[in-house]
Amino acid sequence: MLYLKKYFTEGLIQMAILMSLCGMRVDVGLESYLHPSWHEMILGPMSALTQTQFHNLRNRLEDGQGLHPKSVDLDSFFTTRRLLGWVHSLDRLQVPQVELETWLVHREPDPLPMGCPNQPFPLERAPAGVERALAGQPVEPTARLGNMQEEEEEDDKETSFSLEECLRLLEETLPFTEEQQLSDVGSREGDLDEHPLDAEALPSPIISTDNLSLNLELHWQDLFSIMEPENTDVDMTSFDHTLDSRPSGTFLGVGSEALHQNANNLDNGIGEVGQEVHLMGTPLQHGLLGSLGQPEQALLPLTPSAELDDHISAFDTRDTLKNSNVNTLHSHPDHMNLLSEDFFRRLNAGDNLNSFNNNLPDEALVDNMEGRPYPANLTSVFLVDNEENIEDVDGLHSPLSDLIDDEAILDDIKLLDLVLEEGFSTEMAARLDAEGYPDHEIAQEKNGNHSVSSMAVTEDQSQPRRHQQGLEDEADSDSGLSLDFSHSPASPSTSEASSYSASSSSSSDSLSSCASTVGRPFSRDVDDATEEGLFGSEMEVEVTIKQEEEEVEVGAVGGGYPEDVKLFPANYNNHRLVKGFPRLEHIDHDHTYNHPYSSPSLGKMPTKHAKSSLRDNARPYHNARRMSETEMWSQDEQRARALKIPFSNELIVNLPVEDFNDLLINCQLDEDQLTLVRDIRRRGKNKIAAQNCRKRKIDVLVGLEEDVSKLRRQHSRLLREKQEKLRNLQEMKRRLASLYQEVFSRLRDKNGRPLDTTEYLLNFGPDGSVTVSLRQQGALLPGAQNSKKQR
DNA sequence: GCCGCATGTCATAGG
DNA sequence: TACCTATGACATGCG
Repeated sequence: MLYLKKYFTEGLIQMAILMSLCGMRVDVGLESYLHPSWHEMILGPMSALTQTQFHNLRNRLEDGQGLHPKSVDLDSFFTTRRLLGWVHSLDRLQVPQVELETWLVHREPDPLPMGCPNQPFPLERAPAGVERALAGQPVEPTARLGNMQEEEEEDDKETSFSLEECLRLLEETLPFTEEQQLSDVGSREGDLDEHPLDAEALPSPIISTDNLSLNLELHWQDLFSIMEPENTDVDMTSFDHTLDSRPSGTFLGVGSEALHQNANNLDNGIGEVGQEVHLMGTPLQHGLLGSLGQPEQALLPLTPSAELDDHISAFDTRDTLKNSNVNTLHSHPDHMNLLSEDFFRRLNAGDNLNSFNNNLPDEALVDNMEGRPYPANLTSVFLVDNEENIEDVDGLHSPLSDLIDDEAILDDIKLLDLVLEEGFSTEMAARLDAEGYPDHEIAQEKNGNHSVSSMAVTEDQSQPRRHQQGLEDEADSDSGLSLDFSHSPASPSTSEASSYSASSSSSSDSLSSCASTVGRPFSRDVDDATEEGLFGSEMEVEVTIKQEEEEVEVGAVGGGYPEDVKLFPANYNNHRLVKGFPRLEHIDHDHTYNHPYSSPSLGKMPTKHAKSSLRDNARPYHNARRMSETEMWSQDEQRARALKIPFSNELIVNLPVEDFNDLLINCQLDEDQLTLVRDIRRRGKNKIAAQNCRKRKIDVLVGLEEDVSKLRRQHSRLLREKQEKLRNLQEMKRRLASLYQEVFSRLRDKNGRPLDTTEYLLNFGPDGSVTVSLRQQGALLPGAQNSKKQR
């Protein structure tokens, strides 16, 4: 009996110790049952240890007096404090989050002394239901926690825990590892149900009942329903501002922010905080949950003890690891020493920070984006996104990008726009519009050769599509290829034939009016060109004409050049304008009949043939100054002007032979003039022919290259097919050999023995029959007839 | 000065 | 036979 009583008594004592360890006040009056010596022996002089919170890190009292945390006088001390807190709480009525903020402000400047082992106020200020629930909870410490408590008791021989130790203990206790954090990348929100903080993953809570959870959840909901409309400001501005304005408020701020995170994740936050608090200890549990769970509780004078601060620190460290609020932590390096080295290292490591970034809540990201220093990986993330967006363009080369990248096209567009805007849109366009020129007439006039305008009309009538191409084409067609008159270089004959055949009467008219034409063979061109407008190269040449005219003073027959050169913008003489515009650039090298005043070099004696042809009529120009090619006249033009040829070179070149002959006859030219005119015609046609020839040659080369590429592709394809056929053939041979072997293996001689493959062979008949014969004799075995197989 | 390219020109063959 | 076209070859200018 005594044994049982002793056993029961000791069991009660042990239970009281455990309850005390859990933060519950245990007043079982052991003193009345125990002899003082026993009491001393059982509880020892360190009996206060039973009520010492192992998570109490700084056992110092507020007033600074050296009250030992294990002293039994602490009970009365905290009772007094609790009562004072009640009194102080009566004069305040504040919004919870404001209270939180005030709490932070008041705490930091002068950290309260530590060591409130059994600080009861959070518990007592907790809701009654919670308190009852807590008070009535069966104490079910897990083995792990028990071990931890034992360790803590051992460690508590020292006066306090360092935060590092607490963190270390936290990390050892929690199964929440970095890997698990990393595994949470991409699931920062809403996945906390699967978070390692789940009940399965956490150590079993000391106190865990459904009622408690329900009450806590209700309190959380009440809290968040109040805080929700304002929590954003509180969390993101007030807390940050508070933290920034103070040197050492990090963990409170972080903790608050972490609480906010939990507030945003209500469903998960309850479990997390609750379990976390359970793990960390009762004061924190009740302090946080009690105050946060009930708004009015937050009005309590949450005397910010260092104990609570440390709880929050530990809590926040844990939660910070979860939420990876790197920014806030990083903004307060003074408190970095409160973190474990591992965490610190990860915090400063770029690659690890990436994982933190991945875990960053949205608020933190926003915070980072507002200018706070954020990890480089965050930047890299954005950069990657941008690069991917760009890379998308580069990776998949879109036709549009190709088009945009084509500088030549852009230059062409720019130059074309410039030509249209500056060259034609202003003065000439207005002028032509005032003169009532229809579009096709404008296009004709841009050819700059009025003497052939009638034929040009015919040409345009025969090819109306050319007009539909707009002024650009007309301007381009007015290039120095002299194809503007003879049409496409690819089919000069056809175009010429069509135009000239259809315009024979027109040409006849022009011929009939030879007298008048002769009167101004070139000057009229000039006049027409200058008065009615030229484009691009013609304008450029026009200026050159005027300069040449002043210097050489060699006028055409009856020619008089108007001095309205300034009709055209000066930049039309700008050589750079033409650069990058192949068709206009080509004009620079065009020396001949393409336009009335194309300009080969005067001193240029092209070939021996040219020299021979020029010996009679081009010598006067030999003394002319050497000019740039853009300033030069066509040699034949020069010669024609020298010999007073009354036709334009275009007319000479492009007229049908009949009309040309009539022209020569009607104009009564002398021998030199006839020779020159014929040479001009010959060279002009040959020039066009040469251009066409070269174009064809290029086309042929391009076609050959394409053919080569096509043949190479075909060759590669044939090689692949050949290899595939060979592989198939090998496979067929292999299968045939296997089949042969299989068939042969099933054959037996008359004695029932397998046939020797070296002596016999199979013969496959055309009808599908298979016979066995001797290799040497080739005769059928008598007995083998039976083994004849029909395939 | 050399080189490549573009162009003009001549000679010539062929239609 | 005259004319035209195509083309090779050459010369020249330019970048």
